[in-house]
Amino acid sequence: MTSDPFEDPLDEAAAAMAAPVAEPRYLTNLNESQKEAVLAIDGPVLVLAGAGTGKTRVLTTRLAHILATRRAWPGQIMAVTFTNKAAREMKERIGALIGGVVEGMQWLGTFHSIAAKILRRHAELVGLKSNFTILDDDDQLRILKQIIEAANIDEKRWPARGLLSLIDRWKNRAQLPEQVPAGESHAYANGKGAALYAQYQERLRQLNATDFGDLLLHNIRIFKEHEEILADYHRRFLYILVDEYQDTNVAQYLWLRLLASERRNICCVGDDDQAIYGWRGAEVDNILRFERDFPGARVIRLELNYRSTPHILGAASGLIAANQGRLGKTLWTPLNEGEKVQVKGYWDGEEEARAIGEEIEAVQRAGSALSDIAVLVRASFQMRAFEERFLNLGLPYRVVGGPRFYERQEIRDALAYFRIVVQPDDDLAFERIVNRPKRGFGETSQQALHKTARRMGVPLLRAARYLSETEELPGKARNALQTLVAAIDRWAQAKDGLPHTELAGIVLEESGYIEMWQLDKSPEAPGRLDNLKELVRSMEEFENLQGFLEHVALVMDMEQRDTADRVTLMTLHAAKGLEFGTVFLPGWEDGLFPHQRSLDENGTAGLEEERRLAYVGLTRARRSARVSFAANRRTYGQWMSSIPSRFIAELPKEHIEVAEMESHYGYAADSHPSRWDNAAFGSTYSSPGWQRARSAVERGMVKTRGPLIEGHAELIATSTPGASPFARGDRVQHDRFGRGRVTHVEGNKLTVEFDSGGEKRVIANFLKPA
DNA sequence: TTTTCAATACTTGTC
DNA sequence: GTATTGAAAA
Repeated sequence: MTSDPFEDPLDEAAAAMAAPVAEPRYLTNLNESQKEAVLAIDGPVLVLAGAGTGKTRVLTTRLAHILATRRAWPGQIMAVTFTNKAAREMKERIGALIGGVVEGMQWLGTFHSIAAKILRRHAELVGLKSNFTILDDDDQLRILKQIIEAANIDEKRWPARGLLSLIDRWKNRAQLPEQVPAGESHAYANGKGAALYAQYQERLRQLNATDFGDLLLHNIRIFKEHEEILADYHRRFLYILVDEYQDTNVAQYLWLRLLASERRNICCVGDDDQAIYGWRGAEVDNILRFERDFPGARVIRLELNYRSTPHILGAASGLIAANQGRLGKTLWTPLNEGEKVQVKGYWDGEEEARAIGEEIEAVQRAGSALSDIAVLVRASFQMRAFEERFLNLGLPYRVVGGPRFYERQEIRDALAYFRIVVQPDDDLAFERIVNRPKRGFGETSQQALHKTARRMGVPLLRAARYLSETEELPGKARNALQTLVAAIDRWAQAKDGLPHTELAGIVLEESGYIEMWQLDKSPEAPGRLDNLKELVRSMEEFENLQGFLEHVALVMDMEQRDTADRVTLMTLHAAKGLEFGTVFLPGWEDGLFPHQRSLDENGTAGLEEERRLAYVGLTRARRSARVSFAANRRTYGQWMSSIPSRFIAELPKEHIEVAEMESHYGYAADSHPSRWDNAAFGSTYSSPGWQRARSAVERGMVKTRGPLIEGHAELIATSTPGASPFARGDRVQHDRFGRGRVTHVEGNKLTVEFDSGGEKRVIANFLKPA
């Protein structure tokens, strides 16, 4: 390999730099293993970086070190991250390290942005033009719907969403249509899955488009089929760095392996204990097999944690130890003992939110900044209770996550307008805007337009131009089309003569799109107008429309730093990589966390991923972690009683402090927390809470998740979830369909044969006895 | 074309 | 309980 320092002319300088007496300043702040990870420049290296062990610091210092020792120019290093945020941060931190802006780090970015850059250079090799569009999932869905409809498949029974997620999964695993296992193809429309996938791919090619998965897959194909191109990248990339390696999927792994195969100067940083994206296609296996794939790889463990107190670390380590198949790390910290992890039980979700609100105020009074406090939930619906509470208390908070700017309807519409101006062949964009705002160009007319386009074999805009000049359409539709086509032509012509922000404004104005929202009296309309303004404003940073559109496709975030002092409310997933002085971890109840669905769908693997999520949550805390659970929770309008999460039982006793509640509903330390009995919940069955729960169960208002209350099974039996009050043969009355007879009962779903003719599946709630 | 209503879903969510 | 979605009714 080329790692011999004397073969590369650049390394002469490196040798000179490596010799100096004093080590460079950027190394002095590192501990031994960090230093080792920074200095092990040549050959494959896997850095197992436990939570809070300075992973990003190692990564950035390593990069700075390569640059400072002149082993490579900025353009010869590839540094891959998963998110734009991570890429941005890395750029900033390197800049801070070596001083000044990082010029020329053109290969520092997300997997997808780097792959897109490579693909643009060689697009023609996979049948695309270099100006291909990158579709968002809205576009993907629309294409799939068309394909499904054309294939005469009932979209009711086989939703396009389902196919999309299958295709996504296949692409994550780098499976082309012909490689899809027959069994999986069967997961959609009786085995048509793979065929539809093939059609979808063909359609993408026609549209000169890719989806995110394709960016990687096309790269892989090009590398495999064109040795000389791959060799060129081998020559270019002297060093490869990968962040969050435990999150890579198969496609990303293959891509990396191809690029690293020659020089083998690849350094992957990750933590198998923080792999929480299995559901998104990540393969923890990639990190577990690193040494097999790169024989002779150095594995460096970062185990010195600077973030959390020993109790927090002890609790987290004890918890994660329950997982099988770990690479294994022993985190330790030089910090002082600190407080134990607090565990508290509450009566219900509201009480939990109320108490946490108060605790936050107390923590604040004790001198903590609100911005150093976070509430981390498993599922976003849990946020509501906290928002309500915080609003009530006047406690400033911010929610991280939620709908992304570029995913909002009005933004997508506006972008479609811009796309059609820049790219007249963009059928998806045209389709999206042709009748938005309403131009009286309805479904029927659009069908006709599509048919014409297909018949003529031209893009929609072309077909529209043709139809606007002939008599084939009714006058109204024709006029609408005429106006629109003329407008698009006008904008396209003005494109080069005007600053693009101005053009954007004109397009939105003249198309009537702005007006559409101005006339809209729904409460969200003003916000949408603001978003549009913000969109146009954000375009200023770009040179032209094309540049902006590329940015939007690949950089789907618009984060503005928030300097206000507020509590952070977010999901556990969103919290990865962050840290806070005080962290609240509410909702640790079996079924919610670990989430039932995760257990149902992925069994032990699902449970272990949930456990890693719990581990991530705990390790976000520097000084104080506070776990809580509620005995009752309203889910989907239905009260559910629940038991404390099994994860609570897995926390080592010596690191936790179980708080007694002032009311009777506290949680007793020495009972196993999986039972709802005297010991676990206050004094007696006669406590007001128990009475409440009991009567609720009897009234059928409460559904329990299982036989939680031993010896009280009969209580539960009377409230079998989803039971139907009707039996086969019963006469029933439906508001809409009239009278009929029940022919089939399936839980609360009934099949009814109506007197008016026809069988329908109806939910029992919509029926009355007749 | 617009409004209304039945039906459904409902974990996490980058690019 | 509630948000969203799609089809039927107006």
